[in-house]
Amino acid sequence: MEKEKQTEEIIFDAAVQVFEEKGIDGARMQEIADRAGINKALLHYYFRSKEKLFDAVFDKLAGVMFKKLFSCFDNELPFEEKLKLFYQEHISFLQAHPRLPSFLLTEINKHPQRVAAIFGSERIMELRQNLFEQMDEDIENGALQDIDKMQLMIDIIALSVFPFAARGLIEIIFKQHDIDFNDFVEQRKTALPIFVINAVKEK
Amino acid sequence: MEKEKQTEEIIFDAAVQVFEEKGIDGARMQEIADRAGINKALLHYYFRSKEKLFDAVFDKLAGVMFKKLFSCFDNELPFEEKLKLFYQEHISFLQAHPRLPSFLLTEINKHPQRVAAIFGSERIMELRQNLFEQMDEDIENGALQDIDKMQLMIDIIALSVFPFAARGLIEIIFKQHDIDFNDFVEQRKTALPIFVINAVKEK
DNA sequence: GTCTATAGAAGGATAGAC
DNA sequence: GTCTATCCTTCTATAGAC
Repeated sequence: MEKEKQTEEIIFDAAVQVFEEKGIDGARMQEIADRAGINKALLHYYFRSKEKLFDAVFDKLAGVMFKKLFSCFDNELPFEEKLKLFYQEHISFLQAHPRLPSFLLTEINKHPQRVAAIFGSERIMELRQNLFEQMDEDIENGALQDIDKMQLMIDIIALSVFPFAARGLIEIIFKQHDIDFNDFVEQRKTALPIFVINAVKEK
Repeated sequence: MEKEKQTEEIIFDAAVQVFEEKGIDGARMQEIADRAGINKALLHYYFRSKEKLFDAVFDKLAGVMFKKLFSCFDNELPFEEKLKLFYQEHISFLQAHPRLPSFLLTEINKHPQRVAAIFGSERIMELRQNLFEQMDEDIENGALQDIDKMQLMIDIIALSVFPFAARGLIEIIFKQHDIDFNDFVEQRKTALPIFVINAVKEK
């Protein structure tokens, strides 16, 4: 029914908020119900248990995050341009979903098999392979030093994701220096591609 | 008494393990008691409540982490040497305390005031100021580009800490590529200083 | 200081009316 | 499909014996 779909979505969205903020252990079904404007019984009617509701939320968010991560790299631009586009798009994405990194990094241990499934999916495997092949080309044509591709991939992602994963901490430090978090990450959209390119381009 | 001190330490160490692994919400007093080889009542005898026990653990671990972080930079070496020493020492520290980053990043939101106190402490303020002054010198004497010092500080830390914060996720990906996490971070001790220096040194 | 036993509260889940 | 009322388990915390 129309009504059914709507309620389910409202509940799901409320659950996303609460789980992102509190994690599965800290989240309360009562709070999710309150935020959705319904009662606890209805949560169970739609999702059966807290565990299953969490699973649904986790799968959705993990899928969104990882697809975005790799698709930002999915183009035929030369390495330097690819990097510029990546940080632009990826940091914009993180600005729109600032709690996603710490949520996923915290809860991922409870779902190793689910995450493995995502990374083993056709689409993600393909994107990752594309990325690595393009790096190989860039190494061959001399745009890139002959460095460890996995190390570089982690370096690149660390630089965009870490500030969001550590946001709570960073904001405390920034307050003491009168720095605004949003300004800070906004700057990184253009600063990081330069940083990384200097680090790895062939001299 | 001798006995008293000993028991308190045993409980504390057990609490460190369980809180690091499960977080405050996921941790159970029963599990801490079991791991300490005593019963629940004794936990409350020594620490009064779960909350207070957690506070003690959190303060200790946060102190250890942040003091180590800044003290690794506390020397008069030129920038390049400082970086080499930092990554060597800091990654070794993280290898010895692999769960620390994700524990702190997750729980930090529940203790903003406590964390602010640590970062406002004399010792930490002093270490941080030293670090920034040394960066200024390196910029003046031309060893370093004239870049944003806060940005650079976050870049440097992101590169060492992120792999540990994201360890659960990274190990899943590495399994698909037959890469060993420990080998991976070991390599970073020497690779990261080069990476960062290339990124920021004056041409 | 350490234990057993239990109180008391919280939270996930379900029954049953509408 | 949605609500109220309530069950039942789990967990923190304490009382009281040794």
